Amino acid sequence: MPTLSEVARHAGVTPATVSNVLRNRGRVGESTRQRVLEAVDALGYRPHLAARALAEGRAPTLALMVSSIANPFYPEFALAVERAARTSGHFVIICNTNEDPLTGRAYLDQIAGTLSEGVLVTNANLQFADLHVTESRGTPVVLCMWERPNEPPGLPCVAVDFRLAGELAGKHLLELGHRRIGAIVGSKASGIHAARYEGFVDALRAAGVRKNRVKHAADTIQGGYSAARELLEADPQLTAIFATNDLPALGAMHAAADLGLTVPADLSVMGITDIQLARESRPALTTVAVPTVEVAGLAVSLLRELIESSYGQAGPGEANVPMRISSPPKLVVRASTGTPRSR
Amino acid sequence: MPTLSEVARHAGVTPATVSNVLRNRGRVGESTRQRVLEAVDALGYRPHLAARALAEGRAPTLALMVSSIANPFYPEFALAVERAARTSGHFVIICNTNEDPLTGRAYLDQIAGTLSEGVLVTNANLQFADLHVTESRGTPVVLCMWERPNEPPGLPCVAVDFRLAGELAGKHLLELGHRRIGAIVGSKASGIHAARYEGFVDALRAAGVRKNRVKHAADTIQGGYSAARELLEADPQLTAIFATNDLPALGAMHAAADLGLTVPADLSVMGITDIQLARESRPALTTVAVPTVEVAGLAVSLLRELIESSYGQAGPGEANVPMRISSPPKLVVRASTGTPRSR
DNA sequence: TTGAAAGCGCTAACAC
DNA sequence: GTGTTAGCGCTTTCAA
Repeated sequence: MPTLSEVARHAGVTPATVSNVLRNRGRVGESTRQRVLEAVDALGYRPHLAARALAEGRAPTLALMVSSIANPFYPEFALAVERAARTSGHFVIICNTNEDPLTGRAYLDQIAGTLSEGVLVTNANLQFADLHVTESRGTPVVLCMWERPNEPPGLPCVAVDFRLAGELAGKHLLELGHRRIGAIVGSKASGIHAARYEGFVDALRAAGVRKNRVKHAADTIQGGYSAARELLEADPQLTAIFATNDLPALGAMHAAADLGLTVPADLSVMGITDIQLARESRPALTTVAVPTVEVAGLAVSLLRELIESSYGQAGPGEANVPMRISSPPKLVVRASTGTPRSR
Repeated sequence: MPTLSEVARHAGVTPATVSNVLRNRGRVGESTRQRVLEAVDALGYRPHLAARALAEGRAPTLALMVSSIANPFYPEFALAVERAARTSGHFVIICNTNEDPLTGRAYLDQIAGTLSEGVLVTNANLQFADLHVTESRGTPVVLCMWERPNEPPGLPCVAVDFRLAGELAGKHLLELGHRRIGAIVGSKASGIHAARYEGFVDALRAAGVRKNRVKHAADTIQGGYSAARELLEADPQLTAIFATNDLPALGAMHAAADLGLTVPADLSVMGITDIQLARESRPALTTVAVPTVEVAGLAVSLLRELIESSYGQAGPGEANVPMRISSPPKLVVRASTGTPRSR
C-alpha cells in the first residue's frame, strides 16, 4: 500500500502538502492540488486509518456494546447506529458481551480510547463501575436505552419512558375487556424490565384490578414460551398475556398454538418494542413501539458531542450528566389482541 | 490515558523494557518484571491499539462484510465469526453494505489494510473486481459461503454444497409424496441461490417430475410471503413449497396462514439454512441445515493463514487459490412438512 | 538483562 | 502556497 510520502514524491511535493490537499486544510495552489490528486489516483493511495488515528489522537470508530447480537432487536438497533455513525465518518465496532460482565470489561479495556473514541452501551450487562472507569479515562460513554427518565443513571444516556410503554400495554388490554392478564417479565437476570412491569401494574391498579400473575423469564422466544405455558397451566382462565418484550411475546404466541389456543380469539398476546418480527409474525403482534431509530440517532449525536467536548477541555467532563429523552412509546395494534371470550 | 513511557518512568526502566515485559519478548529480569507489572497496574495502563497497529504494521481487527444485518442469518454468522476471531485476538468490524456495491467498496477502501488486516465476505453484493483490488493491495480476502464447490471463484473461500442442500430438500418433499411443488428462489438480485434451485430441480427430474412452478423473490419473510401467494394463486393444487432460504420459507408459512391453509396438513413448507427462527416458528420449520458455525471457523482460520503468509513473503500470495469445503448440509425434519392431502 | 534510537504513516505548528 | 520539523504511542533492531 502506497504511503503519503510516496504520493508526495510522485507529485513532487512534501507529505504535508498532500495531507493538506486531502483534508482541504491550509491553502494549496490549484495546480499542485491537481498534481497531488493525480498522484493519489495513479498510486491508488488510501490513508492509513490507524496512522491517522495515532497522529490525530482520535479514532474513527465507535464501539457498540450489546448483550447478544442473536437477539434480533440488537441488529436492528445496530443498523440504525451504524447509519447515524456514518454521517460523522465513524465506523462501528459491535462488541458482544454475551451477557457476561467480564467479556464486557475486556472489550472496554481493549478498545475504548484506543480503537474507538466513544462507547455506546445497550443493555449489555455491564457493571456501571467499569463504565465509569472508561469514562474517567477520557472515553465518553452513552447508555442507549435507559428505562427510567425520572431516575438518571449517573451516566450520559438516552432515556425511553418504558414505564409508559407498560402502562399503554396494560390499558390496551383493559380496554379490550381483559381482567385476567398474565405478565411475562423478560431480562430476568438484569432486572432491567422492571419499569415496564410497573407501568403495566399501574394501569391495572387504576382500573381496579388488584392482582395478576407474573412470571420472570429470559428475554427470548424460548423464555416467553416456557413462561407462558407455566402461566397458562397455573391459571387456564387467563384471557391475555402481556410480555415486557416482543421476543417473549412471540414465544407466548407459540405456547398458545401448542396448547390449542387461538390468538387472539382464545388468548390475546402483546409485547413491547416493535421489532421487525412483530410485524412479520402470524398473527401479527400487537405491541408498544419504541422509537429505535430515533434513540440510535440521539445516542450517536450525544456521544459525538461528548467526544468533541472531551477534546476541548481536558478532564472527565462537566458536572451535569446529560440525558436525552426519546419521544414516547406508542401503541401499535395488530392482530394478536382482541376482546376476551369466555372459555 | 497513561502511555508506555509513563509506565516506564514509573518503574524506572525504559519503554523498550516495558514493551518486552508486556509481550514476553526478550529476556527480562524477574525483579524488573515485577516492578513493571506493578507500574502497569498502578497506572491502569492499557496499550494503545492504534499505535501498536502502526508500529507492528498490522491491525487487530477483521472486517466482516454483510449485505444486511437485518437478515437474521447474518447476526448468527457474525456471532460465530466473532467467537472464532477472538481466539486469535482479533476484533470484528461488521460492515453493512445494504446490498449496495458502492457502499461495499467504500468500506473496503477505507478499512481494508488500515483498520483491519483481513476481510471476510458473505453474500454482500460486492464486485469481485473490488475484492481483487483489495487483495492485490495486500489485504487477504475470504469468501465465506461460496455456493459451488465445483466452481472455485478465483478468490480464497469456504464452500458449502448448496446444490446438495436443494437436492435434499427436493428429495424430502418427494419422499413424502409431493409432486406439485412450488419453488421460491431467494436473492433475486444477486442470483446467488441458483445452485440450490438446481439441486432441487435435479431431485425432481430424478423422480420423473419434469416441471414445477418457480417464483423469484427477495430474501426476506415478506418476499417469501408475496411469492407464495402468487404461487398458490397460480396453482391452488400445490401441496408443498420449497424456498431456497428459511426467511422466505417462513414468509410462505404466513401466506398459508392468511389463505386459511394449515401447515403441513394443507401445505408443506421448507427452507434451507436452519436459522434460529426456523426452530422457533410455529409450526417449526423443516429445513436443510448449513453448518454455520463450522463455516465461520473455517473462514476465520483460512483468513488467518492468509494473513500470516502475506506477512511472510511479499506479493499477492501463492498461485493456487485455497478453498475449504464445509461438511455437507443436512436435512432437519420438523413440523412444517408432511404427507400431502388432496384438496 | 537493559537501554538507545529509529521508524511505522500521518498530522499540525510554524517558518519560509 | 509550500516545506520543515516534531511528534502521536508503540515495537524492534542493535549496542552496551
